[in-house]
Amino acid sequence: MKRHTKIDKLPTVRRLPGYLSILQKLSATGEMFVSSSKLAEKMGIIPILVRKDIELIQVSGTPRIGYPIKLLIERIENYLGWGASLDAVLIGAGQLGSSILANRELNTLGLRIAAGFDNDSRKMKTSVHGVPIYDSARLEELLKTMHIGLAILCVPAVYAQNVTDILVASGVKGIWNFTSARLSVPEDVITQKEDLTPGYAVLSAKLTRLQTSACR
Amino acid sequence: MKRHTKIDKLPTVRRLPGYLSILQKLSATGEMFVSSSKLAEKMGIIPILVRKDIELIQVSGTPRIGYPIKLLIERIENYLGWGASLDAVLIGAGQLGSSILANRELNTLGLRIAAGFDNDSRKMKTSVHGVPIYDSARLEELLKTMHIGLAILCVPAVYAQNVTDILVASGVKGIWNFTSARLSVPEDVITQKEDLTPGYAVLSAKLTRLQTSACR
DNA sequence: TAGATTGTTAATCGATTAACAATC
DNA sequence: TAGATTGTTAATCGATTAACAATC
Repeated sequence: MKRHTKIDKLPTVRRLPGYLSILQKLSATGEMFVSSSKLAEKMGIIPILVRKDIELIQVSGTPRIGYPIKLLIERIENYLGWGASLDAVLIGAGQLGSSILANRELNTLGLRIAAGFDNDSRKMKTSVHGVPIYDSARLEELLKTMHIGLAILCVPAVYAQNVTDILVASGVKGIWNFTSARLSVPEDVITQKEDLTPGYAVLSAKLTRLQTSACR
Repeated sequence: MKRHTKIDKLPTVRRLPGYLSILQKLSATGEMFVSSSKLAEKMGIIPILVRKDIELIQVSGTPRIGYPIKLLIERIENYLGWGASLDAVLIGAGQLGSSILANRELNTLGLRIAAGFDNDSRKMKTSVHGVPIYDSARLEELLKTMHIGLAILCVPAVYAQNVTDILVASGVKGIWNFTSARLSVPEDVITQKEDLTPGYAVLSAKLTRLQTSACR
């Protein structure tokens, strides 16, 4: 009875956007086919890993020729549900929220932010990067009129759970969490947490090791 | 002769900031010891994984009592080189750059941004979140006067390699790359790339699976 | 045909999980 | 002493890598 929203090839799925962006560029230059070794080189990985990844999206290639670019693009977009664009709302139009509104790359990946919400009166009724910003107090009311698949959460951590509860009650099934709060949600709601600290930790650890090893 | 800056317990290192933040909160409430099961619960993982992670930072605990919080904090900070704070510069004070300047969390983790650079004349000579912003043209000149361990790269992707070359020539050994460009650097320079698209792909894939599985 | 590239099957590697003895 | 928790050793699991046959 447990609803399993575990994805079973997580590392592969995480690489899909990288492939997609390379493929779109190749396609724009008129290329029709690409080999696993060429994709591998541009991704900074090895060819066999590319072939394994392509297995997931069920595209077959031709020996000596490679894989059909158009089909790879289509299957990746289909796998990720990026064929039709996804309507999203953004909650918290501060510095971080604004930088996401400004991010063109996410747009090209099928993300369309229909509205923003903020409780700073200076931001309300204005439009940031073409997206209208409404009063957070109207969140529940306006969500009812929109068909929203995803909420992007950029509020201060202390409000995160509170806003999440409203989103969940309004039927939002996906929450992209940019706050430091861990959210509790029903099992049929999917959350994805973004956090800079793991990457910063890896960078710091490497830098520390580099310095000490250079000292000998 | 190869200089290896590979970190061998990457998943563990990525979890260290999570532990650190929990431990600092516990320490602030006056707690002296914590068990692996308590840490595990707050991290959303299982206790044995916590004990394995603690192995890396070489803290030993006491049966029935747990691990000494102060020592855990000290060893994590030491492992990551976060004891002394790290001087950084930020290149590109646009929306994204400003949101990093505004991020208090990174400050508490030992990151101190000494200066920002931008070539938008409106931003120069002003101060964003207490950090002075200089003309990008003065990057090379000013880097010579500073002792910089890390550069945070938030410029448009097309300028990324160009700026990187300047940074490398100025002796910067760590680059935190928020652009979509893949950077080429000498082997003694460490880069860490941040990218929202893998997380977005995972979220999208799960949402797509959820919807289709709910339809039956 | 020759040779490059795919695709399959097996091996390796590392991370997570399990089992349980040691310890306070 | 009893029982909770650590720490060690082994098992499992999944991702990556290797080897090589199949194919165009």
